[in-house]
Amino acid sequence: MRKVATKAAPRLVEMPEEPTQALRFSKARTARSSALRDDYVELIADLHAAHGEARATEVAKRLGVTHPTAIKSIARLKREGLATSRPYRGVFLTEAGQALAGRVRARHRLVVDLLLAIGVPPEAAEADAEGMEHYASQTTLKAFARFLAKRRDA
Amino acid sequence: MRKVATKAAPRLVEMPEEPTQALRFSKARTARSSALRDDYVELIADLHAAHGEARATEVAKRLGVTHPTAIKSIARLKREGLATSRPYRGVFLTEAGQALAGRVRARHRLVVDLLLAIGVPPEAAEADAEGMEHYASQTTLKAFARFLAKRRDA
DNA sequence: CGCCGATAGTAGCCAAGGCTACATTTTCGT
DNA sequence: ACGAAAATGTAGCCTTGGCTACTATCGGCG
Repeated sequence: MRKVATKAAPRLVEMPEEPTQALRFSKARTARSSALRDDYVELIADLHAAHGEARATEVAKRLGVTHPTAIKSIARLKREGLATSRPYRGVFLTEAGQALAGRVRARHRLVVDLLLAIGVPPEAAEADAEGMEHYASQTTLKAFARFLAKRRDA
Repeated sequence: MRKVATKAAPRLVEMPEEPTQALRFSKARTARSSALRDDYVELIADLHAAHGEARATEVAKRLGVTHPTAIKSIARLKREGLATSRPYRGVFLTEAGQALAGRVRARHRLVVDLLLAIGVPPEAAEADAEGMEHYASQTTLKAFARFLAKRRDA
């Protein structure tokens, strides 16, 4: 199934070695923590593109959380230098925030396109990509792009 | 200001409607909370298969967390009726736990196989699947299976 | 056959990300 | 132009999933 252990008699099933496995899980945990940040940044960028501004309450509604929750998360973005906000005047992305938003959006599109190419129905593709995109490594994204390019040629 | 018009004229970009989008994000959040549970259950099952037992400390090592963290999470599994444990004697899955483990393992394999079929290198496929699998809906998994079946025929 | 190291479990702290309840600004309709 | 409703922001609490530090048990060996 996976990889042969260097040592010691596995009884029934092969398992990855501990360090490898632990690393995978930690990576997944880290991704989990940046996922929210990515979602906020992407959404704020989208709202600016669509409406010319991004209000905390609108962000909250879109994310399906209460507005205090959104405000707290936006405060974290500000701490991290990704956004600024003026009270009662909306939220704005910094340079860094916009750059991140661009990357996130490209990744999202790529994952959705791949799912569609595989034959996932559009509604499910959009919904599932929302979660999956945060875990796709550069390597995987490149493979996705290659696959889609090949598809397009054919 | 926020409502441009009841329905009309997005300025630059189209966005999904609020309820749809909020639903997607909530679903992603829910998936996030079951992800950990799935990881534990799957790992405990694997350890039983490989070594005939699953000790809390071993689980901790594999997941890359400290053992108190693992014990706390295992306590949650017990609360949810997925596992039992006898002090100093290891952790055991209940019927429900084993059923869940089976489903999780099948899903994991399916996602990995799909990534491999797309051309993702094995190491990345394993690692990324660890995160992505938790967000693939039934619909998407079915599409994956169809895609792989078609592949195999050709 | 008892002691001590390794393994298991407990207590208590922290940050993140939810929520509700309350306070403050803005904006809009007379 | 002013007062009330809607929008925004703040405070404080809860749960989860981490951690470290401490306690308790087990089991092997001298």
